[in-house]
Amino acid sequence: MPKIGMEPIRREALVTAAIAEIGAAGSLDVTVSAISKRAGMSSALAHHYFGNKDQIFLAAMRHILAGFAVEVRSRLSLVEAPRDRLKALVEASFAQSCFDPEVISAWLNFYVKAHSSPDAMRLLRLYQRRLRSNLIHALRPIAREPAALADAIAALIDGLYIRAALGAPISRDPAATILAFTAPHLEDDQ
Amino acid sequence: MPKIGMEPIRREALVTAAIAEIGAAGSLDVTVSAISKRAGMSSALAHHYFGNKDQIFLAAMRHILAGFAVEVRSRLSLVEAPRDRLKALVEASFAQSCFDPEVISAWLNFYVKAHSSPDAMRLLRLYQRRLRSNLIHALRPIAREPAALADAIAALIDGLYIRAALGAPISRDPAATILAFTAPHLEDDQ
DNA sequence: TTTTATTGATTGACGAGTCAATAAAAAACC
DNA sequence: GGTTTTTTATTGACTCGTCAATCAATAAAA
Repeated sequence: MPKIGMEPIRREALVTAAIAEIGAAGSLDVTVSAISKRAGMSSALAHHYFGNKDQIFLAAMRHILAGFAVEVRSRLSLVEAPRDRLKALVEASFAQSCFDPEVISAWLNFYVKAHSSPDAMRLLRLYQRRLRSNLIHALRPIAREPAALADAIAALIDGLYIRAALGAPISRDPAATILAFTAPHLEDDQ
Repeated sequence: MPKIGMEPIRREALVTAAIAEIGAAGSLDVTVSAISKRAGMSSALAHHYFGNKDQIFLAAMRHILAGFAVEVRSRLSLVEAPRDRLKALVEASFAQSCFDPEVISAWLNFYVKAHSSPDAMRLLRLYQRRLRSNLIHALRPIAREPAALADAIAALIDGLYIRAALGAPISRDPAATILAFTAPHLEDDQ
């Protein structure tokens, strides 16, 4: 049966299976066997391609981060004005693709994982820096203290993420909430 | 050596040891042995008093929650005016006792734990409801939409908590940050 | 015949929870 | 008061699962 060129397919399958499994378990307490089974292969094969469990987690995290980056870029490319860029950024954080309960749960778990894994921490910092930089860039023309405001918005995003991850009654439209909360701190017209 | 009345002392020691251990590990991946050792007793004794590991975690969570409740009550008791009450609530969330890295880390881990443990979830909801109710009560006289604003503030608190837990460069004074961003949404004078 | 794909079976470690045994305080009994 | 019994405290040793990681074996491309 060995068809060649299976590696990328297997890796992809394992990564999505890992995210699904983490989402279902609500924690990183998932076995390589469970992931592999969901991905339709033996655990030995998973080890063959990834080496160890942590590498699977890292790859899953990268996958989520990459998905988010795509979401952000695609939305940013459509607008120009600072306020629109801000709106795009906030909305991207709660886009369908990122707001999927499974992904949110995985994300939250990665947050915790980052505490004990330097590699995970590096990835997280990457995301944080990118978001912060994007926010500041959008805010610079319309806010008195772009950096401080960006930090607050980022915290707000993270906070709403947690609530979503916890299955709390989510406010109808988190992005709108954030923007409303931010509005008074913006200057200028349009 | 068996001195009587050891149970409460042992429980207390185990709970604080558990928090310390969780903080050090950055995850709930801590062994009962490690906790017991830190608390100065055998793991068998820990099992004797708590039954199983989850009960230790729950007790630790209750301990943290109780500490927070004390902090809140003591601060609230000193003030009267709505704005002061709001300030007290936000500041309590970042009080020394709650802002201790060890405690924050534990808290974050409990957040995740709540995903898979109904008991942990119940405790978390308790905290959330209390905070929300306190915030709304303080905001009602001075905000147009107390509930919505309370949710935003709660999310902001959680978000800043995460950053603290991740060891991110914490803004000098998170409470002040939150209050500054809340101010424009308040009405009335004093 | 070398490389890639694939897995069942196995190893080895670790860790939660149990148990039987020890010891000292306290309570009950004479 | 002294002896027996019960309760509380405590642990080392052990059981039993689980699971990450390895390996040897099979098979089909190249």
